[in-house]
Amino acid sequence: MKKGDKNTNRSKDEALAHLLQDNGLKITQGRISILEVFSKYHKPLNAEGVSKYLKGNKVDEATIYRTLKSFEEKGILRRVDLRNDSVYFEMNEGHHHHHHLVCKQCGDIEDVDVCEIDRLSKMALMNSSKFKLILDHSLEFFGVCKACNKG
Amino acid sequence: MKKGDKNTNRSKDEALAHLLQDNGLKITQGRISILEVFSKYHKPLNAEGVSKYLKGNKVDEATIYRTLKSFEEKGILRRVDLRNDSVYFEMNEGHHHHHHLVCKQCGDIEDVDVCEIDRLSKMALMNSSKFKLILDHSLEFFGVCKACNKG
DNA sequence: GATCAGATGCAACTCATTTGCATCTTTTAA
DNA sequence: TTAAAAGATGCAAATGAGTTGCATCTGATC
Repeated sequence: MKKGDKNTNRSKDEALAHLLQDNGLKITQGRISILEVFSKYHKPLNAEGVSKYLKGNKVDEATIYRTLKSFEEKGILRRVDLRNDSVYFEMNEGHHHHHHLVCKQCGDIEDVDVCEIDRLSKMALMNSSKFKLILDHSLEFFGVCKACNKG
Repeated sequence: MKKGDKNTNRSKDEALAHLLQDNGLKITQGRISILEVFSKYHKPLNAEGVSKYLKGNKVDEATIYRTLKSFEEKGILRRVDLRNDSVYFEMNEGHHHHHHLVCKQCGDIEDVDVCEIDRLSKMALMNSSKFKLILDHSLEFFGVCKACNKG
């Protein structure tokens, strides 16, 4: 472990604790551990996956499910539709779909809302007879990765 | 029932029968009935929904599940991800590529045509290090329909 | 029409997710 | 600082969508 990791971890946990607090959830070791997993692995996980990565910090299955649900309700996690048979979640970091523009000279970074999803949303609304408000969307692509495509 | 409906229904069923035949599936009353449901209601349905609409033409639950699965495998139905707890399907009418608006409150679903998906797919591929082939995608919008938005 | 692969219904089963409940921990308010 | 209240947890039992084994039936093929 590198020098400073301890402090880094502590401040990370403090941030996670605040996240809970800000959402009116009690700060418990289990919740922190679950948030750490999502924060560490940066990928969609289902309850089983969370459990697997919790390793030493075991949390009861029922608690994991309850936690994922409450995190989703609070907007801490967002549900991801991957055509799987179980429900996956990932950290919901503010803007759902965004990329970055980085300045080569000064290093300044700008977030950009992806792919014209906003415009697509507007188009969808314009085409709709029943809706006038879109809160959210899901856009997932399905294909074959290069590794699998070698065969 | 309007004049001509009988013939219309017969020819419709014949078309559905052909659909089965072309996909190497035996033509059975149950399968025709299930296809009729999808063809009539034009909206994503899960096994329960299909069962409900089958009314007189009851088909065993297990058969419905098996049928939905085989229809998906053959490309007759396509799976739709609506953040529901069960799996929804709709007719996969090649030409008519569309997505959905889903009301988060009442669950009502509206089809929307939103094109430019091809371009988004290309963008996604360009941004990907692991993929060079996208076969499919899902794009669904979640909001509140006008009816629910009155409150 | 006989034969056979495939389709169906039924009942039993699986497995992800949920729930009831007693116990424990965090938060709160004194 | 501490006691009470509110909320979180673990465990075990329950739920419910979806699956499977099996005997029976039906559509396709000859």
